[in-house]
Amino acid sequence: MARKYSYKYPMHAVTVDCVIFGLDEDELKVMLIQRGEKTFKDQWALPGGFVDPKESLDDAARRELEEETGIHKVYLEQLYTFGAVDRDPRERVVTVAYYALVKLSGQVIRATTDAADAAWFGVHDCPPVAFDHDDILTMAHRRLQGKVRYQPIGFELLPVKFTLTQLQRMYEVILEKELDKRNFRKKILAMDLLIDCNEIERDVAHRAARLYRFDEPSYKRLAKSGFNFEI
Amino acid sequence: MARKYSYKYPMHAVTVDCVIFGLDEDELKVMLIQRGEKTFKDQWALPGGFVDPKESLDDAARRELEEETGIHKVYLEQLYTFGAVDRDPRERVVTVAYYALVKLSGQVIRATTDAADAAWFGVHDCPPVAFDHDDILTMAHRRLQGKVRYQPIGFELLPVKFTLTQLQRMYEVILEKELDKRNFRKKILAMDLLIDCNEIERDVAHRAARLYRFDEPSYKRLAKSGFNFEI
DNA sequence: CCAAAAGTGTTTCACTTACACCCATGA
DNA sequence: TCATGGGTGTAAGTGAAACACTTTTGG
Repeated sequence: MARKYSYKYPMHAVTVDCVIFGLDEDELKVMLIQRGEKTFKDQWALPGGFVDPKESLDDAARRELEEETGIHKVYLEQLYTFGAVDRDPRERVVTVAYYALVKLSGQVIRATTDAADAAWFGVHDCPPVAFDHDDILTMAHRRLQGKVRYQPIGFELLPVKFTLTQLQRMYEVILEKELDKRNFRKKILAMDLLIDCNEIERDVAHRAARLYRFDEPSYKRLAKSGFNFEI
Repeated sequence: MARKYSYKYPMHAVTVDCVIFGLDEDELKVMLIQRGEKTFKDQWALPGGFVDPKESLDDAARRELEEETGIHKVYLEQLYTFGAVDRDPRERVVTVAYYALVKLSGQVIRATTDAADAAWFGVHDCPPVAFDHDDILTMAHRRLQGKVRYQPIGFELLPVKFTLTQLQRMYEVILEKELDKRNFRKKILAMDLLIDCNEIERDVAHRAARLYRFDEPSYKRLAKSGFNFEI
């Protein structure tokens, strides 16, 4: 590999890697891609790639997400930057990790460009992954579990209109513990953050549930005046 | 500035910057250095510098901290990575920001190498700072306010032995709100995380308070079995 | 003996938890 | 009519918040 230090400063390869979470009924999933490039070829890994000097880190993460999986317009947040010297066997690469929350319903997942394949895996059921991606996955999962309790980001995993049972399931799946139905409903409805759509779900073989949607403007207003969301 | 892309990938300058918090009786302070280098010369800025390809990001942060301020062996945690394209007017520089908590008592602060001067400023009383360091300062302050409530990191700002009043003041200063003395003492003592040193403070013109220290091993044990610290 | 901060309990209120049955719907 | 999940209220317990006076010490 060609190398020449023609810079005033030491220079680094910088990548972004994304942990993409999706909720599949009652399992939390992450998307992995099968690498097409020769290093770690055919191994599963997080989607990601090199940052271009002309784009911000956030832009790079969104671009890679779209390029490698077709996913776009999702909740995306920086997770942590991994900079161990030998985390990439080829050379020193610093990676800025992100995590994304996607609504599984209505996302078309495709494997493109560098990726030979893309697939969803249960968070506790991932194949071995390349580089230090296992550390990234673990940290992302922990961050999600922590953040979901005091920020209403969980809605990003659900369809726009959802039932209270779906909402509760989402929390149960992420937090990995059961919640009491009556207490959950009392609490979430008391927050005044859900709008009753005055619609019911369709095509279910039992009493159809009411549909709600998250009232984001209302949340922002409340948050400003000191309201604390908490599950 | 010389430039030549002799790499397989686009390469980036990567720096680390540190927000150093200290507690000065009843004000939360941050340390800034006056830049000696020509870009933003004489302006105040966060201590920091370029990452060497042969060191991890954490190592780089500790090295810069020591080199520029003489501070070492402190609590240090990665904050966020700032990667806007034009955050450095010279060229694209990605910076990994850290924050540190230091015990003001017993730290010798010096200005060395690249820094012309180093000084403490109240968090709400900082001079204009170079680059996007104001954003970094703001985020660090918010992170500290958030984290101090559910992780016992505040002790890093106090001497090893401290009084309950000092401890309470620390939380009041960071959280910027008053706490009730009796409730605070009840709560913190009930956690069983403080060891009574069986000593009292010296040279005070009033009744001397008992000294305590933080029982870290005990905290780690409790944390493992699901205990949740919370102020 | 005065100034200054240390130290100490109780009551009230709000919130969390535990818990079980009837209802609506489609098959 | 049965199976399936939807939807609802109350009582007990726990933890948070409010609140004021006495004690100790040095000057």
